[in-house]
Amino acid sequence: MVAHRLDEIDRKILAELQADGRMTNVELAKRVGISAPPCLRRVRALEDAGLIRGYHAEVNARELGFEVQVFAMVGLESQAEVELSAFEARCREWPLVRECHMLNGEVDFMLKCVAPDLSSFQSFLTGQLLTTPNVASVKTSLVIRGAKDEPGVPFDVLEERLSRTA
Amino acid sequence: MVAHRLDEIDRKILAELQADGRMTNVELAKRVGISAPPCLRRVRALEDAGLIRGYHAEVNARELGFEVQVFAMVGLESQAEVELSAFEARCREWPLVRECHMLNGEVDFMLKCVAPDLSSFQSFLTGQLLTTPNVASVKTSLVIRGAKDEPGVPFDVLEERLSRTA
DNA sequence: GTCGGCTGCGCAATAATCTTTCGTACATGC
DNA sequence: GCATGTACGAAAGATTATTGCGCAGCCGAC
Repeated sequence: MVAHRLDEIDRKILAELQADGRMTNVELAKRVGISAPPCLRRVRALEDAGLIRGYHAEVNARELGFEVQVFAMVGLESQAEVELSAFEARCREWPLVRECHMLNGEVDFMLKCVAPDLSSFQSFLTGQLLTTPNVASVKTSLVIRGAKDEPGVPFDVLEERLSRTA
Repeated sequence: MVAHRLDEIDRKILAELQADGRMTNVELAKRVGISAPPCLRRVRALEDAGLIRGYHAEVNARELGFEVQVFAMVGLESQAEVELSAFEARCREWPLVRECHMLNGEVDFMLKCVAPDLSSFQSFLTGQLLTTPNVASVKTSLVIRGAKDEPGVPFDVLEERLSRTA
């Protein structure tokens, strides 16, 4: 990890932009305690270094008509690398699958899916996921309600960790 | 859902801002085919309506020193509402827990966690999660690699769906 | 029909921000 | 001591955000 090459200002920038990605550069500069030009240079550098992958609006899926969220745990027949990659490629094609993570343990993949309603998801499940070659088992769990949803990184933990190292 | 009250321009705006949350308003206006002022008014309206919840920079967790990502499936002793809320509140306190979803089925909660390394996660697991009152069982799965990670909503599905309804 | 009233667009102007340029300060190494 | 590299901050011009205003289209009411 390259976190050591970042000073406190860089980490503050990342934390602020993670919390509010549309913050103006002048506001950001004010918050991290430097003037606008070097602040913008740092942001560009963080983007170029790949530490900032992009910026996204967080939309209200439920209000937009995606009322169903499902975790699907998928087991494959063969775990050969070719098969794993093939399944991942499929997941990237399916719009209802928003996340696909390869896991250790008995389950091979964890999928997070969204759908307009249960029947839409069912038809995806039976018509697409379950009919995919090499898929051995799928266990699904409906999300009843969400209690916390903050993708990203806890910068306070990072700060604490670095201060201990230093 | 209020998606019906949105016209095609609004949905395009949402799709564009989900893909690039820092797009300038003039660029956004150009892409959706209207001039800047009404475009900005629409964005503000979408924000006020809660359809846009916020904007966030997507950071590279691994490069920042969070090399471990874990799904934890938690079962509780009691599923009384008080207990469920209490557990959710705990999850909101724990910085390593980034997501907490209540599920149907045998598992009560699905947690997505990050940690700097395995031992950090282990100490969280044994020192915090497993010692929490009312926690009956925790099954964890390490993320080996990520194949897709696009939180949000597939707007192409939404469009298709609305065109069928209309 | 046509007369308000409503909604939403676009133009124009101003305010704010972004972005580049340039000069300076500080630390490092020779 | 002095060159060198790095990063800051002030200033200025370009771009963008934001507001105010006039206009067109689209209903209901009469």
